[in-house]
Amino acid sequence: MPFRPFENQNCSVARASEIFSERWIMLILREISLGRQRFGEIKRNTGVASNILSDRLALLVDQGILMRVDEEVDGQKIDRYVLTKKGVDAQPILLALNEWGNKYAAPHGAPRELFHEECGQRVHAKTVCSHCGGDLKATNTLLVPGPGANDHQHQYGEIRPVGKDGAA
Amino acid sequence: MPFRPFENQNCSVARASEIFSERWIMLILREISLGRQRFGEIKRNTGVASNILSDRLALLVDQGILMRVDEEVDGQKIDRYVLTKKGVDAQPILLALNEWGNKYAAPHGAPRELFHEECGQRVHAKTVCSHCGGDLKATNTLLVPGPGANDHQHQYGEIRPVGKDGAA
DNA sequence: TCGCCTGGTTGCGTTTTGCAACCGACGGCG
DNA sequence: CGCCGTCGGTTGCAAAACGCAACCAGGCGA
Repeated sequence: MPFRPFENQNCSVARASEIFSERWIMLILREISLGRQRFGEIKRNTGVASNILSDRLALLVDQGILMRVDEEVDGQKIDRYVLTKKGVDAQPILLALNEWGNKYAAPHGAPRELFHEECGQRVHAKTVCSHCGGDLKATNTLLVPGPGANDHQHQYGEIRPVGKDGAA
Repeated sequence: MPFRPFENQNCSVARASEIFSERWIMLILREISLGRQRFGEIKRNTGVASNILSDRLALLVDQGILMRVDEEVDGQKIDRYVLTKKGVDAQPILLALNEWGNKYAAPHGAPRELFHEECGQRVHAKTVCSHCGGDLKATNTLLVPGPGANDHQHQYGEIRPVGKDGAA
């Protein structure tokens, strides 16, 4: 299992990237999120090689993101991989990738769109403030040292994410 | 530039993953988002090797996610890499990774938290419906074929992302 | 018993990675 | 001028990861 940590980085993006920034992981999670949860299905739909798929599923189970469920259906032994809560909580990452891809990498239109049952409409996923519900933009958002910050991060202090012009 | 496409996949997650699911890309974007925009800074803060960094920056510029800006500061020639709009629009991915990492991979507390100036509070990034503002959850959301769907996707029809129990 | 499907494992050649060393352009200093 | 440091890389090479193809075991139906 090639779980390669980013050493010496006290950073949640790095921690999450150790898992999610691997070539096949998000495609595997996409399949499972879409209900295609069996080894063969995932293999067919993603095109990943069996050895790699085997390896990645083991990694995701090991990390508590998936659970393996062995079932008996019509006398057939079936293995399914389902999301745990930790896996479900990764869906914002999937949605963010999907939104970006629909916007910038789908010249012939979105392959898949989000449909919100409460609205009854095709919608977009938006990233907002959990407190006031306002849009989170680079211009109104800071990253501040949290309870787990190290000395260097405390010293560096508040950081304003920067936008297009590189200045604010 | 090792940009390895996922062939035969009409999927925005796949398209986005071709770029963002690479070991160093998100860390590089993190640095640039945080205002550390020079080659040496990024190298120091991420620990990436020069050849890889050089390669990835070229890829990101090539993809229109970064712009290279050559400046003269105090008679010093300085190269900075700044986000384009396409790059700024990738910030939800970064925020989603940060949220997940803070929740599941920060046993000693969040290294960095989000501060929303309009609230004056430490907040979380939440993924919501662009139309009604309601939470987007696996249980109230469908993925439906969009204008760019292929025959197979049209045939497959609506898909309900599944949650923890794998059933709904 | 002979396939066939499922869910993998094994071998092996190719590609990518990461470390380290080197490099040219530029500036400052003596 | 000669030396040193910084910036932004390039080059070489060994090790690791990848991907294809072949194989395999267990269960089922015919």
